[in-house]
Amino acid sequence: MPKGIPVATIARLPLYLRALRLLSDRGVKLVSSEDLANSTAVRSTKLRKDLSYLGSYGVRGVGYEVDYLIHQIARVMGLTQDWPVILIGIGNLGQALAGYGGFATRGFKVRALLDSDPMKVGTQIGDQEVQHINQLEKVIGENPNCIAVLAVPENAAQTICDRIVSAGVTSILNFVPTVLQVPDEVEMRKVDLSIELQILAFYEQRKLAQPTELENRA
Amino acid sequence: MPKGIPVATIARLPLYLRALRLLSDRGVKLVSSEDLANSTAVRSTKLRKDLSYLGSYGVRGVGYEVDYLIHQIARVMGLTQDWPVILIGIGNLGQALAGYGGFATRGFKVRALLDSDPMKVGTQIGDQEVQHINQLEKVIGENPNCIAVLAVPENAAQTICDRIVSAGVTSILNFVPTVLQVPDEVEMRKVDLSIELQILAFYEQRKLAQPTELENRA
DNA sequence: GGCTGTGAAAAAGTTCACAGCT
DNA sequence: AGCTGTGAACTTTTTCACAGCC
Repeated sequence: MPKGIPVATIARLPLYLRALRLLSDRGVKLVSSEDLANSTAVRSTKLRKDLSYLGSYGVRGVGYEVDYLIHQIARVMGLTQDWPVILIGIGNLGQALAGYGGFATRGFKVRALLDSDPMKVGTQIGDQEVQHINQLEKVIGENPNCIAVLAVPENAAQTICDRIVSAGVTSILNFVPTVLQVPDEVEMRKVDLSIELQILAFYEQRKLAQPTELENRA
Repeated sequence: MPKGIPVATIARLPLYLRALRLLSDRGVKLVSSEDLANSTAVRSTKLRKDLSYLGSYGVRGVGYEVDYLIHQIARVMGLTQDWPVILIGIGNLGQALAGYGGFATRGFKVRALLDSDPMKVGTQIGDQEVQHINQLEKVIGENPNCIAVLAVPENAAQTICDRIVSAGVTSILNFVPTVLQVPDEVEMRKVDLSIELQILAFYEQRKLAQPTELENRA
């Protein structure tokens, strides 16, 4: 039980959590692995295996109690508290992120918006005012254990990244299409639209190349 | 050689491609797996294994010819032609995507912007005018083998998705934080900010829980 | 000597098959 | 009977170790 939860499982738990909250909002009290799996595009056996790493929270012959399972997943994921989020780079994407519902999800709170452009500093976005990037270290100091979201221009990215890390941040969500160097103890996740498109292009091309055999695994 | 390339490899090839193009732009002609690996945050042995699935394009004792390797990876990924991209949902995120450099990357061409809001229809974003969503089937018909990028509100997502699929699209990049049901032959990739944040929260929490042992694998 | 290419070993992740509760 | 929990089998991915070529 105190054995580490596989990273693949960790990546799927938020998916289950969302589906469970939807069920809970609809007043559903109990769910089977089969039904939950169907709403998360995962096989029921994989779902059960995943949940088994957290403990034995289901009831055989019955299913899982929705609210209890929500609580357990949230606890394991560290979502029983709110995490401060600092958004760096308020360009097109940064502005969209600042207003994006994803951050409003239970568990996260945007604490600061930072940009280097004097024209943007002072602008109000949502309930936050854009601050100058020279406030970076101060803001990070005021928000221990914050998650930094990087949406700055490519050429500034490594410099800003180094400053974030020096200031003590150990979790970064990187939207910059560059591989940024960080020490091992820093967890960095990368979102790269261009890469996702390229992966889709590969599969699209493959479909065109072999138009007949749709499901060969050879 | 005509054996399938592992999906894990496919997901990394675009990363190598970007690094290689940077080298090429700087006039570098030759690169070793060690150096290329360093700029992509991948181990050199993994990089070589990945490249070996494409064929033997390196020279022992020397390294890989940058431009030749670019060509080979682009060919395998299907990036020697331009893929049409259709962007559906021009909210905050959609607007950011429309202007985002990622789409301008060699290999993709935004062919249409669609939204249901009459206020947005007719607006100019970049070199494209926003069209009404009722043009969806027509636009898809005019752009065979296009990639659809979905950034519509959650409640409209499944309906729009069904229409896209009926119209013949088989590659979708989904920014909507919902699991959308699609037939098996449709390739769907999902980008979900909230899930990425939750994964970071897990690791951040774990660091707080065990502050001393930074690298235990137990 | 230096660097690629690749079988073989190890690790991680998924699926199967069924035991175990209710 | 119904549905969870899980060892075991299988598949995929990563890493290792070193042969092969320049």
